[in-house]
Amino acid sequence: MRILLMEDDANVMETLVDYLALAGLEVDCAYNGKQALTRLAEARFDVVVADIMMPGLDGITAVKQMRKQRLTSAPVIFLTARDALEDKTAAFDAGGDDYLVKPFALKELLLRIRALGRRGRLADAETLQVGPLTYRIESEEVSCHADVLRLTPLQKKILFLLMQRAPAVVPREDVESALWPGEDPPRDALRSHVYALRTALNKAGAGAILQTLHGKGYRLVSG
Amino acid sequence: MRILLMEDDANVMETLVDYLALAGLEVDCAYNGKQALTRLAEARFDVVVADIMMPGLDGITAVKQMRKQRLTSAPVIFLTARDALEDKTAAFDAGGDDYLVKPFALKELLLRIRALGRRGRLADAETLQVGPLTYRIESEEVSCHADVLRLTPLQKKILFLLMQRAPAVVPREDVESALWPGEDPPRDALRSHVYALRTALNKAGAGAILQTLHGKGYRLVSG
DNA sequence: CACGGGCGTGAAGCAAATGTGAAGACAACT
DNA sequence: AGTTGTCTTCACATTTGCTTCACGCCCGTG
Repeated sequence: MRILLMEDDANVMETLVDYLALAGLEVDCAYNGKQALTRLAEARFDVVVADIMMPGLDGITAVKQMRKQRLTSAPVIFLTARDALEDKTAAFDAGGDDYLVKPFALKELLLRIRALGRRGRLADAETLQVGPLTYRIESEEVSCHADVLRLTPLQKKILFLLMQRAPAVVPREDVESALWPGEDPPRDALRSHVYALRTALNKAGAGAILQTLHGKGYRLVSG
Repeated sequence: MRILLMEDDANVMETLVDYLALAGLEVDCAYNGKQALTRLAEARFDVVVADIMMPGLDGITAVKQMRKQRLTSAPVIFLTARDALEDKTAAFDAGGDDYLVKPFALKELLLRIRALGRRGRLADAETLQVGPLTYRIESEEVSCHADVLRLTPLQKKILFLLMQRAPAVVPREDVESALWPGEDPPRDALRSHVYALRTALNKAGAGAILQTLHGKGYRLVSG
């Protein structure tokens, strides 16, 4: 199970990482909200653990942004030093799924991570399915009907994004910021990649599944 | 949102039911584990709240049974008087999703119920319905009867506004300020777009559903 | 009833977004 | 050095969708 930790305090971070890693979780670190958003755009996580008080982009704002940009649908556990009910309200409003007040038992964090991670995987399986397409997340393999498609890394990433959010329209800006996090996206690159991806899908017999919505973005349609 | 409460103490039960019902939740009661399993077999619930200490079939055992028999995949929140970590472990092992130690703030229970319920309903596709028209908000797809309509972005936006407020009359100024926020609306553009939209709706067999009220605005009529 | 403004209708023009394909840049590997 | 795979850029064609305009009808008001 893959966890993203947002925590500015290096000591706390080390404690958490050690404990969770020992428990067999794959842990990734972000020392502020901005880093977290970048990591989320790059990789997939099962659970996000976010400290609320952080310099720069705080935990609540970061999670709100994360939900807005739909970087992930993974459940979020907030950590904070304050036990005020208003804080909890804000946390849940931001799209949080759980809330832990410091100091807490490390084991309790682990229990809650496992509970949420378990739930998350009931919903989104290890494989994404849209129409004739299957994306095996672990092996990063894409197949259409039965044939395995041969795609470049960027093409896979684009397809992954679209499949995750199908049949919703994914704005071009979202795709760009996922492919080139923190940078200016190359001028016409995305167009070419989508073109190549569409050609590949067509050749594999997936038909006109990848649609463009003029001025809006892209999407996959199942039927 | 439908909640199932398992709680043996009648006083506590009453407090919980009152508070949650006041918050707009539909609440159903079970005074022991056996009753709960019966209710679960009869109806669908979004969240289950279970007291651990109950005579007869206790909360943990009941939830284990519930999962085993696959009566529901709804998330479970456990309530207990003991803050022991072993209890929490047992609760999460049984397939629980959250854990609250008595005494707790009623509002906190509400927050956690809402957070878990929300997660379950992420999948639901939100749609608007007016007469034969269906607007799928996620995919931005509009269909009439069964056919998907091919509309331009502006046409969709107009239709969305009208469907949201149907069957009310939407003033032309409202539509314009929604389409061109902060700008002077183009002279005759809206007329043309409404015309095109109406033509499209007609061709799709929706009939004269889009009405103009001279000098007032537009509206959709369902019949 | 006449008159003016709002509205329906359809065509045409235009700017921006996208499709398309080839060629260059660059790094990793042989 | 050559090969291969991948990403990026560029130029051109095409499509899309928004706006404008002209004309005539209909509605409400005087």
